[in-house]
Amino acid sequence: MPTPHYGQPRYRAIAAELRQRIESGAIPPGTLLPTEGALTAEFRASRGTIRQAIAVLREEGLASTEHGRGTYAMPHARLPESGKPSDLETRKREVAANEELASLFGVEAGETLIEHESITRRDGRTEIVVRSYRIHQSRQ
Amino acid sequence: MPTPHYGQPRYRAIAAELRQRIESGAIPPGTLLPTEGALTAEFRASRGTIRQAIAVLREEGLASTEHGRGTYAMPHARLPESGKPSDLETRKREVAANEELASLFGVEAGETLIEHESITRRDGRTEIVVRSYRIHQSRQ
DNA sequence: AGAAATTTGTCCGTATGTATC
DNA sequence: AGATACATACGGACAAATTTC
Repeated sequence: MPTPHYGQPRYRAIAAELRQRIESGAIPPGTLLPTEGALTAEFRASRGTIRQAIAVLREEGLASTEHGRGTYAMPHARLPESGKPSDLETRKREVAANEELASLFGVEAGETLIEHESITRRDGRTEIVVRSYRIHQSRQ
Repeated sequence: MPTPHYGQPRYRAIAAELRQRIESGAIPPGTLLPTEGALTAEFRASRGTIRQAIAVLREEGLASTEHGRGTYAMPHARLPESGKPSDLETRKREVAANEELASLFGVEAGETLIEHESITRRDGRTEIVVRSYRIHQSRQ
């Protein structure tokens, strides 16, 4: 097969498709992407090209790969969402920093942190729980 | 040639050598690195491996590549640059489920969970800590 | 505990496209 | 236009980590 990459190269097109699946919630944070072999079959691309596409997502922070295990979708900055994936539940609350978190943020233990939690359920079972922590006030 | 990468993989060893040349001044900032072809000959490695090595340097900010031109050595500012490069640190560990998590997953408290943690730092400060939890056993 | 299967990591060689000199 | 240099893509082989049986 020749190698015509007019406009967008193949690996970027594939990366765009996978990015869309992650950001749309089709592949929830914490779950595994299809294997390189599966993607090779689906997109009819070589493994090298698939790996290049996944590398793009890794650099964007949208995916994380583990040797022998697979590639996980990572929690992404969620924009204001009105329509939700039916099996995703989120909430926000304030928590007091324990020693470990306080040390990470460089604050006193007991300081208030903002916790965001998202719970993904599949077939009625809890599949993944994601929690993020930020400093309360922060200037950003 | 087979593919024995005991200890350090080939591309990382090559990256280390090139990094040393840049930081030592052997390849001054602003000048071009040897071409991929030349490096292929020098290190007796395939072009793909050479490109992998250069990619490492690019991610470190030590090199910058231009299509059709070559790869430039960049001034190595080792000091914390303001802003952009947010640093991401990740780890995985096994934790015992507390009451709350156990209840979410429908297991006994004390059950083993897999925790993924990623810490984003910007300007030397911890910006956000994300933790995901899932059951230890088999996957979806 | 150990073997087999699965999945990602590394490396090679080759061919062709695209940008720069 | 021609030469040079990086970009993209394919296919194959073996290594290493993880999971499954």
